[in-house]
Amino acid sequence: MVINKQLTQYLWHTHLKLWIDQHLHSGWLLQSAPVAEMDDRESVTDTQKRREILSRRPSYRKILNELALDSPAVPKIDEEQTEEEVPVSSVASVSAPASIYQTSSGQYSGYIHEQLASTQFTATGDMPAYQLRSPNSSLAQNIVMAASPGTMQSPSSQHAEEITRKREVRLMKNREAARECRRKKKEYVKCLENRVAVLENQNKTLIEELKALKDIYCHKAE
DNA sequence: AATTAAGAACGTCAGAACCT
DNA sequence: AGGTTCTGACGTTCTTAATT
Repeated sequence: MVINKQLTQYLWHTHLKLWIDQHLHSGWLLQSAPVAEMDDRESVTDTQKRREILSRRPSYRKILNELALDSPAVPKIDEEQTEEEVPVSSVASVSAPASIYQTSSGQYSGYIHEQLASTQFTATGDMPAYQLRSPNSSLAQNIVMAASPGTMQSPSSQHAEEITRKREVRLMKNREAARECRRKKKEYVKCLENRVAVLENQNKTLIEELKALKDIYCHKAE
């Protein structure tokens, strides 16, 4: 089982490297590098140009799914993956970050829940009420619509209400999507870090091997 | 204890990527 | 082609560790 896990990790890292190499040649990894060097004087057009460059970047979902296609051992991104299930290098020690919702003291931070609580919409007058239940519940479960059925409304106010409701749903979906996107990004970065750790370890081993062979060769030559 | 700076996580917007 | 999803950018809020 341990060997199988290591093999899986190795395949994962190998495919990741192949993908990185491929995209390094195609350009976007290098092109996105100057972004960090921006300063405050940057104009709007610069921002637009930067967006154009960055937009060539494929999604994390696509990257990881492409890898999964090449190697069935690599989990597809659609399959829910917990923090613990993310492949961690067995050779190098890469510290796994604490859970997002956990503080360093080990206590769950109230920050997230307070924010979610503040997102609740109370039913005022004719307005429908939307309520967020829990951070992990599905969207359908998140939305509790409590429109007051008995009230008579003009078509224009109904229309305005519909627009507002659609906007709230869209914002809620996007909020969830952003959260998920950040999670995937963290996962992706972790994979890259693991890859670095594995390569560093391989490099170290090869250097030692070379040194040993040199020693043998020198002794024979004497 | 109060202040501050750095870092993490968030929500929203805009636009690219993807799907049907 | 139009609708949906994903993600970079931006600004805000919160946490934490260091400093006063």
